Amino acid sequence: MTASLAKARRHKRAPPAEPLRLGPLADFIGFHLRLAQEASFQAFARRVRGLDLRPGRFAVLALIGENPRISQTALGRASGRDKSSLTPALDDLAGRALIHRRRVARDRRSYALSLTPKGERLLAMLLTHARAHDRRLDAIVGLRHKAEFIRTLRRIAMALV
Amino acid sequence: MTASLAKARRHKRAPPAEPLRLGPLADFIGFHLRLAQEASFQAFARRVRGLDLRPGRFAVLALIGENPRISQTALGRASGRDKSSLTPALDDLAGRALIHRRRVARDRRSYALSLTPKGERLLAMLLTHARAHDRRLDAIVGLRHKAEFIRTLRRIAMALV
DNA sequence: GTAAATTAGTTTGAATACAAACAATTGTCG
DNA sequence: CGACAATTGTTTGTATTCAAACTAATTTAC
Repeated sequence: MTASLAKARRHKRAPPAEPLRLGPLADFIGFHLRLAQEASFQAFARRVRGLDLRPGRFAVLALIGENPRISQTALGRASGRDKSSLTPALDDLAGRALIHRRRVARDRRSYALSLTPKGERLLAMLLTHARAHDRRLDAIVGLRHKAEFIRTLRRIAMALV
Repeated sequence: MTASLAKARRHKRAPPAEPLRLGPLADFIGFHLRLAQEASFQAFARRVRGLDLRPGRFAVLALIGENPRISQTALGRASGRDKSSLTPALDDLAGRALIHRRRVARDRRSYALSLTPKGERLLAMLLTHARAHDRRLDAIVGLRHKAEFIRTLRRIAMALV
């Protein structure tokens, strides 16, 4: 750690302040929704980097864990993803023995998804990280407003899909 | 429009009600943030389908319009995207004569981005659609809570990046 | 004044997404 | 029963993203 490095780091603080004009975007809910979601997603991705699972798969795993025997279509709706996006994700999860994919006798088109013990263990680990991440979000949103904030987000998701 | 079709449509109403258990996800801000953003994005995408521009490019165009001579790096930060994502997007916009990309004399590494008259016209059209879309969001969020809601989203984006 | 560090933008690679087209299965209705 | 419609999941194509490695230009440090 030389003096030049220390000096360089000291000057590193300059750029963040950006007096950028947002214009009409400043009042658009959709714009800020996108920025906040992207920031939250990236922060969580950095947190679980190195674990055996990427953040996009976390919600899928958690939803299967909460709803054993769920179908892929229902899972897609619950996680806000197209069913065609789930096919490769579930292939991967099944290939790593994190989930079971059983054919349903009454309707042989669909699968009944459930977690394997290995999947449960990984989910438990991910939940620990997810809780820590969300505590950070709680602090930013404020616990007093959290419930109202989530209700508003849910109204948006329900009304627009 | 046969009787069978009418009947089929009548029965189409069943699936939407989904008593799915969210478990721990129910309390995670990040999860609902993702669902709301995805729903908003898709609704806007459907609205501007057929126009000459996809929704991901709209914010880029609007930010350039508000901040002439902006650099690609600053644009990336403002729009929440990595600079490497902007290269192909700006290539496309420049190729369609919607933006100018001029080299800066004082710093020949960077570009000064600005809209062409054609870009301004397209932006104006997109803004009309964006305002209509956001009025829909306003109705869902409630005008009384809109400002507070946006402030919260901005706090998340600022704190986590 | 030159070497080292930093910055702007591009390239490449891997991951992920939606949408439309498709096969297999089930349901509906005459 | 038998044709048509609807649904489940997969395949294919295109678009988009980030991250890391890279080039070129600039700034900093000595």
